[in-house]
Amino acid sequence: MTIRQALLDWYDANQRDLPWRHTRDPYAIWVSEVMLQQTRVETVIPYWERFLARFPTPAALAAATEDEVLGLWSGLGYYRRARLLHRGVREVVARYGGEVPEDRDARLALPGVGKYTAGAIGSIAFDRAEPIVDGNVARVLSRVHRIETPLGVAQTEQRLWEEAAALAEGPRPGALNQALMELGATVCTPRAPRCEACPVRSACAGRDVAERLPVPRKKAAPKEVSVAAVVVRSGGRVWLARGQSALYGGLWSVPMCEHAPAQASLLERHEGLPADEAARSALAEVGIVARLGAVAGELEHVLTHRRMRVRVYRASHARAEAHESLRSVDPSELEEGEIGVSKLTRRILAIGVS
DNA sequence: GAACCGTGGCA
DNA sequence: TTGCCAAGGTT
Repeated sequence: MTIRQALLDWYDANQRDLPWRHTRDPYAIWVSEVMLQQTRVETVIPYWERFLARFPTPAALAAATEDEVLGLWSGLGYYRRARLLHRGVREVVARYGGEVPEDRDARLALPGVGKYTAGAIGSIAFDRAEPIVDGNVARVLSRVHRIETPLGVAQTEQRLWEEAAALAEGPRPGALNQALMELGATVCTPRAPRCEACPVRSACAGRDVAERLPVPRKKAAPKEVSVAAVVVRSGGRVWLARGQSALYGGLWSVPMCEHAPAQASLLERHEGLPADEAARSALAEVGIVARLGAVAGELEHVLTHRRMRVRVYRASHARAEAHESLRSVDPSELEEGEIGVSKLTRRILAIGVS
């Protein structure tokens, strides 16, 4: 029995019942693959179901506004994924009549579609022999072939894609690719792998050292950032501005501005603004005139590359004019998933509105 | 290549 | 508490 056949047999008997495994619609699979980027299966499932119910076809998604798309994506994170998916699907509608292209290069040229996503759509939806290497596949193949060079370096990546390509060749490439990922997710796990339950253990060169493979790449330490946020209330409503930065771009947020951390302002003199000046600056930036009030509280929000300390101010007596990037909302509207806001904004509002 | 982009679960 | 890291892509 070949490794390939052992993986297919194991997958047929052990795969989880996931909602996107009930369709071969390349658009639906595309959506699932984008949502699953760096995100756990259990988190994605309800988002995927809501998204497909609201936008069942490429044409439906293409006709939606970015605000609607981000509203359904709200809370899922990595919001640029949603904007790129939206653009990509619009391109499919405009250039390919709404049919996801079977040609791999055409798929790769779509915004937000890299080697992994292109291969996932190609193999799963079109049953083409295209390889994929995600975190699961990298771990499985690193162990099976006992690859000791670190992830992320060119030599390692090239080897992984070569091995994945060799496996993809043959019958049922979509099932084979999903078998590799499923094995990585449920058996060949990062810690405490269940080698005794592995269908390819007899062929695994790394089974005795599995837990120290793959060798991880070096990671940058999270950057500490201090932020002032202002909850501006008027008449039971709260003012939100549309973010334009890379972080939370396109989402609605309370006015925010980075300020100098407490220690740094002492050590490095006047590097950056004091918190209350940052809060006033945040209001001015979005065109809100208001009276800055007291600090309502503080919170810490941790991202992969940042550790944000947020000081939440209140402000009152607001004078502002709504436009495309400034609006007031009733806090109850935020519970319906209709407005694109981050978890951070929700946490800030929980402190500032009460 | 390295840095950047969110959130949540787990040991 | 802290660090790891999960079906990656872009710049």
